[in-house]
Amino acid sequence: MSTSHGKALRADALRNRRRALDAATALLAEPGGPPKVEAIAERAGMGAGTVVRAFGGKDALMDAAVAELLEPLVLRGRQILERDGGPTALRAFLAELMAFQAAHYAVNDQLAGLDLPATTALRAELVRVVDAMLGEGREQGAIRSDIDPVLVTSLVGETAFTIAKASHGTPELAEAYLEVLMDGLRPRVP
Amino acid sequence: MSTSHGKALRADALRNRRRALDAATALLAEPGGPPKVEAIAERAGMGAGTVVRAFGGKDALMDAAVAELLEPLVLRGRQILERDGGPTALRAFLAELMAFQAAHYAVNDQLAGLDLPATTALRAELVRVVDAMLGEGREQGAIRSDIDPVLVTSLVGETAFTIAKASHGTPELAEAYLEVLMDGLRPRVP
Amino acid sequence: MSTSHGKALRADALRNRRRALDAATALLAEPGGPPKVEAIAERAGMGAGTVVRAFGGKDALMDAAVAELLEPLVLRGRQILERDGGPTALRAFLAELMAFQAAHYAVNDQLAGLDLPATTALRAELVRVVDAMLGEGREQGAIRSDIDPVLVTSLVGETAFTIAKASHGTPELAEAYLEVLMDGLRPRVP
Amino acid sequence: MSTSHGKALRADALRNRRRALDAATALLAEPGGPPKVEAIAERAGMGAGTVVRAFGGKDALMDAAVAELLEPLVLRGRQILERDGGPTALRAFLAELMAFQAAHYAVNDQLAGLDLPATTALRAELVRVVDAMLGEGREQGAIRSDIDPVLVTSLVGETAFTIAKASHGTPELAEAYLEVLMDGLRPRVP
DNA sequence: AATGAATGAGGGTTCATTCAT
DNA sequence: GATGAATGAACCCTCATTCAT
Repeated sequence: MSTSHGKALRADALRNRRRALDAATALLAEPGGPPKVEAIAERAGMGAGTVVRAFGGKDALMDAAVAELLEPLVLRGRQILERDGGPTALRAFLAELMAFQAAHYAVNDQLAGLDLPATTALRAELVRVVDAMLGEGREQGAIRSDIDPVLVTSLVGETAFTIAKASHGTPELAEAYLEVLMDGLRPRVP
Repeated sequence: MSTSHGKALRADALRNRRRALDAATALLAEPGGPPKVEAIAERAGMGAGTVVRAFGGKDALMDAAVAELLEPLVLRGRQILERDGGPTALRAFLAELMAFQAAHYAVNDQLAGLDLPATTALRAELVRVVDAMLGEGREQGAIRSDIDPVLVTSLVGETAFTIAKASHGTPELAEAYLEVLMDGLRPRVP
Repeated sequence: MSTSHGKALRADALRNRRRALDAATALLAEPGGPPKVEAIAERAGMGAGTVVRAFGGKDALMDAAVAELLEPLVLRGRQILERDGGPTALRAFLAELMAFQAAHYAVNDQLAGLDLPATTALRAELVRVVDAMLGEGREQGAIRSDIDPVLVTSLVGETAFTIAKASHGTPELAEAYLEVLMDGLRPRVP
Repeated sequence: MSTSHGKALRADALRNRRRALDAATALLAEPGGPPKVEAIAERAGMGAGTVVRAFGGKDALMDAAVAELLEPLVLRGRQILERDGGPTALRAFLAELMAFQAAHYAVNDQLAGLDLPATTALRAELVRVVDAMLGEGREQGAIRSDIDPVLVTSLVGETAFTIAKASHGTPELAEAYLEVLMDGLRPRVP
């Protein structure tokens, strides 16, 4: 007789969590530094106390919001890797990373110095995906090996978010950067 | 016409400005987010009110501090350009830019979203210097021309500060990044 | 005339009241200040709203909870008075009062400044019981009469709750206090 | 030429500290639970932030306020002990303790569970003074020795504050209590 | 003119109560 | 009727700025 869910009671709670998350990510995409709790609450159409209680503190909310943004990115990275393989995937994925970053105004800068476990974990995942792409590329001779592979991975992975910052709203710049980066990653001709 | 007394006071004021600036730049080089006015004042050995009054607000102080950091960088860029010319200068200068950024903990992030006219002007100066380096490089055929030169300049100039962020404290990473960037900027082999 | 359905609902409501009261008294016996409504609700295995609704506010719940703790104490006092009579009863009863207080962590302190009618009434009852004990004692010449009887009653009654506080967890101290108090209450030898 | 103080600059700061302290102790003497920071600030005629900054947090302010109340009490205790010696001093001092407590509405209860180092230290001082009084009394045979002296000291010292609670505004009750306590502390007649 | 204490708006958080489910 | 999430006022605290000394 009982549904398999047993969660009917939390329907509105989940909806509000969602709305708070959406509001947070939306504000994260705008200039003006870390969004205030009250601003998030207002945009979400709810009280300030609600967003705090729903996540247990502003930091946790931020973590959840960024994690929600990052998760599909990781999945997308794996998809692209499987579909295209190696260096082709790398280029496509980096383009998406940059587009993401461009769409979310300085997400990382705003959260510098905070303790965001989910975000940290997902960024590590991103690094792993990029590492896999670079690994395949090196095996195929498409990615240079004269620089410590670990460094290259770190470089691409760690800077993937910050490099896009400069290409704010100008896709051509991101494209140019990508072009330069990919060429720079090719093996040097002797 | 000016009394020696009035001059003495001016001298004091100037010395205070200087000490406040030194304190601000010193704190800008440390982790912990934007320095508080009181912290700057303490390090400068003066009252908090003096710091604010000397610059007319914290933002103006920050602007002055960053400008002071950037100014020698611009001069240095011009020097290097004259000395080495073109692409050689570019590489050397980018290395210095990164080292500077590494030495001044996330200066840009701390000041994101603020109105800093002097800083903005100096960053434009930096772009012009880089542009000159790239221009010479293109004329010599050492820098690729298949990407809009304006874009490349913007790319290098705008990202010069952010790219170093990821390589914090690991010079090898900065070096690797530089290597990749310079190779990516070379004309494509057909 | 009453439907069994209606009765069933009443039974539920009563059972909820009971569980809420039990939870409240249990938490009143623990350190940590006045228990939060949500803590009471959780321990009672019900929603926070139910707890409030069942009593019409937290204060009323607290009043009911303390009253429930005090009521058996009053009955016990009457029992002891009937059984032992006068001063013997007094000593035995005071010991129980202290034990009660020790078992219910600072009940009074937690509720200072609240409006608790039932509690107030029961405390008056306690005073009356103690008064009766003292009265018998005075008639028997076992309790001093050189101090205004009303004062002595008030003294013993009002302090019965607070004196035990200092002896928290150290029965010897409570015992010592009781010894001193009883001796002090004896008629002075001339 | 310079004054021996060198503190002229802080004249107003000290005055405000004093006013905040006075406001705090005044509110501590009134019913209504722990005073709110804003209430203290308003009564002291200053902003809320000022009282916090002046003491580094509400707890510290409370500690300072209570300590200020307690300090003269300790000194007074030592005076009385020197002047009267032993049990006479005890009675006089306890009377003052009770009067103090009566004048400062439930000071202790309001602060239960807080970390108040200065207060704690001063309370220990009070215990030591009382201990000295009891010790002399026991040597003179004026204070009973059939109860562990440590217990008696603890009893008197620890309860000195709480016992006065019941005598709110009624000196006769405090007097009656004192009478009973002193008699109870006498050696038992065999 | 410098000082550093006072200010006070604004921040995140808590919690008794209310209300949609 | 019970639920527990939403509410929102109230709390303590921070910090750039102001102002009496």
